[in-house]
Amino acid sequence: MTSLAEENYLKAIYKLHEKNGGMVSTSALAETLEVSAASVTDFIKKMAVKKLVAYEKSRGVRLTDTGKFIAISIIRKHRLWEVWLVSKLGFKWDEVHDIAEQLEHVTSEELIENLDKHLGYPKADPHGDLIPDARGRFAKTSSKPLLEYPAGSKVKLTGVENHSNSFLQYLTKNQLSLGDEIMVEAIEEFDETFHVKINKKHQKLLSREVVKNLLVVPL
Amino acid sequence: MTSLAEENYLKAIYKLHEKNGGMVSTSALAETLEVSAASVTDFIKKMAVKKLVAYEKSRGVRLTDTGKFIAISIIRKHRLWEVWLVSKLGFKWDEVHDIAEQLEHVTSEELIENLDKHLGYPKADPHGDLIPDARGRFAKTSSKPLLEYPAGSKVKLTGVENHSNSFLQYLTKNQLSLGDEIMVEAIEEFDETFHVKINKKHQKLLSREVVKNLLVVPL
DNA sequence: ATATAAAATTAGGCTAACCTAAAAATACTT
DNA sequence: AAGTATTTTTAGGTTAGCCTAATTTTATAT
Repeated sequence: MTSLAEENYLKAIYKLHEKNGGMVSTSALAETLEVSAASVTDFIKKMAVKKLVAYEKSRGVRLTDTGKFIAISIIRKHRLWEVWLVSKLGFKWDEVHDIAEQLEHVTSEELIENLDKHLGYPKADPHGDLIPDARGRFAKTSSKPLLEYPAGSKVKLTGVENHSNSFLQYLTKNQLSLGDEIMVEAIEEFDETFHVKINKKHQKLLSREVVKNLLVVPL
Repeated sequence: MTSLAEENYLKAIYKLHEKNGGMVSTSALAETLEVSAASVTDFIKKMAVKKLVAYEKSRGVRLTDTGKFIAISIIRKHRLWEVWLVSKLGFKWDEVHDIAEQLEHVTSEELIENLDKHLGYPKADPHGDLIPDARGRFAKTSSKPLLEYPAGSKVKLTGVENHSNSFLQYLTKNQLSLGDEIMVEAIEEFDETFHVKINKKHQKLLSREVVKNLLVVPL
């Protein structure tokens, strides 16, 4: 069995690898888990004995297949719970993270499969993050930051890169929701501000920082 | 904040007090929590410092008002989750205990209030146990074991005293469900076997052991 | 290539929640 | 009321997961 601490390490290693690639450093883990580097060194050595990670002294860790599968199944649980919290319990998308963080550690395969069914087998969580299937596989997606699209593009908002409450609340306040159609009318050469039209109706100005964090697919 | 261990102690003390009244003994706690008596002594002393229990050396513990409130709110959470598991996720009543045991420790007032609403403010869990309100108050009930009723009584099945899987499965197999009407046609003087009619249709024989564990209200 | 800075590890310690074995307190039996 | 049995407590110890301070290793800059 994997302990709570182990699960959190696995998830953190998985996410840091997603973000930066390659091995995950002790300091990066210490930072995201908010523990000392010494604790991390200690802990990952024990995880290596359990074959959850491959550890190369002073160089970092990577997940083993087992570790990776467990990490993904925690992410699966987290995202399914987030869907539930928003679609069934009426929470807003900026309110669900901490609760899902607790729920994701509940262990019952049957529970998760029944939850998945209850939710209608959703493909993505409320932030547009893909939900892996029970075998740990993710669907492929072609979503990229809106920033990478040229003027004239017509796209659909499918997710957000940044999950901070302030960003989510900014989007809510500005009536931007997943599924919205975004037409790029012009881009300021100077500061990369985007002039867009949302759902063929509202015109808006989006800063570089915003469009960098909006994930979209071509329409 | 109360730790997982503290919550489990509080719940155990609450339930043992319900069952036996008076102070709860070290050995009874050790038994239900499956830890050594020495560990219990140790732990309840710490809980006493935190004012979760009143501890009288060598005599036992009782809950303080704070401890009692926390215990009841854990029971509230447990029962609400059980309702959810059965009514929304399709679990059977003999499958939900262990999962609810994990879910009950998730901390978010808002989550529980939203769950309560989502479930339509249920009054009882799938075993007929009453669900306390957010302020820790239980509705009054007049339910008693069927064993205490004389021949000729007409009652409604509202709960079970015994929550063991084997008993729950026995009831399922014999098509006895909460809400059923039970008419006591006769009682064997010799062994207190009950001759009953269920929902005005099926005749059944229920052993003393069974009727002792069926909670009913008069009709 | 050497000096310095940064990152990682080692060494030694802490706390929460458990344990066993021995001692003390309480309860039971006659 | 005394002696035995049971329950509870005390004493001392373990493990998981964390800590700080000191040391070693790796990276960076001249």
